[in-house]
Amino acid sequence: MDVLQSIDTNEWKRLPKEFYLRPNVVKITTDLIGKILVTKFDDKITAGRIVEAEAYNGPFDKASHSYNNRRTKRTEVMYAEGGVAYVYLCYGIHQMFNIVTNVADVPNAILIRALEPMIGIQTMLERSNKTNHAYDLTKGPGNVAKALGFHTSQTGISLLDDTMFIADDGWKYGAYEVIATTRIGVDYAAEDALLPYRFLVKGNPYVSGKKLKT
DNA sequence: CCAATGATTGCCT
DNA sequence: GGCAATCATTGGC
Repeated sequence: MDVLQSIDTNEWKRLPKEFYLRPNVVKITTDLIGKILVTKFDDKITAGRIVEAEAYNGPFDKASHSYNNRRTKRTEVMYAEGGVAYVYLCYGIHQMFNIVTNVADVPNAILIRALEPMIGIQTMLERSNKTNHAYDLTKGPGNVAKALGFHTSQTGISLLDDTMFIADDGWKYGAYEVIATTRIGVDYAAEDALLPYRFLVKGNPYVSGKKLKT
């Protein structure tokens, strides 16, 4: 039973374009913790509160696909004006959903790593080929994208679109609930692997990195 | 053209 | 803890 089904999504304010155009991708990442990621694909709404995300500071960040302004067919979308999706395939298996930020030609992005499901859990389960709601439903970037229905073909779509956007319902985590750590899986980035660009809600069971059941 | 590999996950021992 | 899956992208030749 979806106990949160009575949520009134009309109370949610869609984040405006200016939110994404700001210059500091790390600040934007912290602001995204507690916001709600929403998709409406195939007439099915799914939504979850963002509880973990990582900043990728484009040109100056060895962990970023756009380090040193590297420009390829795949990274081209990172150079778009902020507020669009960057979805890419990782390990040939997993879709990774990112948010492009900053003004045009400054290739910053934010990887969404974990959500707390709020709406459409049944749809998330079907997309994920799972039968029971466990914390791993939206734990880790690959699982987030799978549950919300993201695909690489959606790269470049605006986050002010009706099919995918981020909303603010007024919820805010306390200052001491959100902590910064180093990012996951970026050991190749030398000294930049040590940057505290991963933000998460301390103790939230959907945050990646620990194996929990039920 | 072609070999190497990854912003990961889940299954196996 | 170890490691296989699986393929688009990347960069070197």
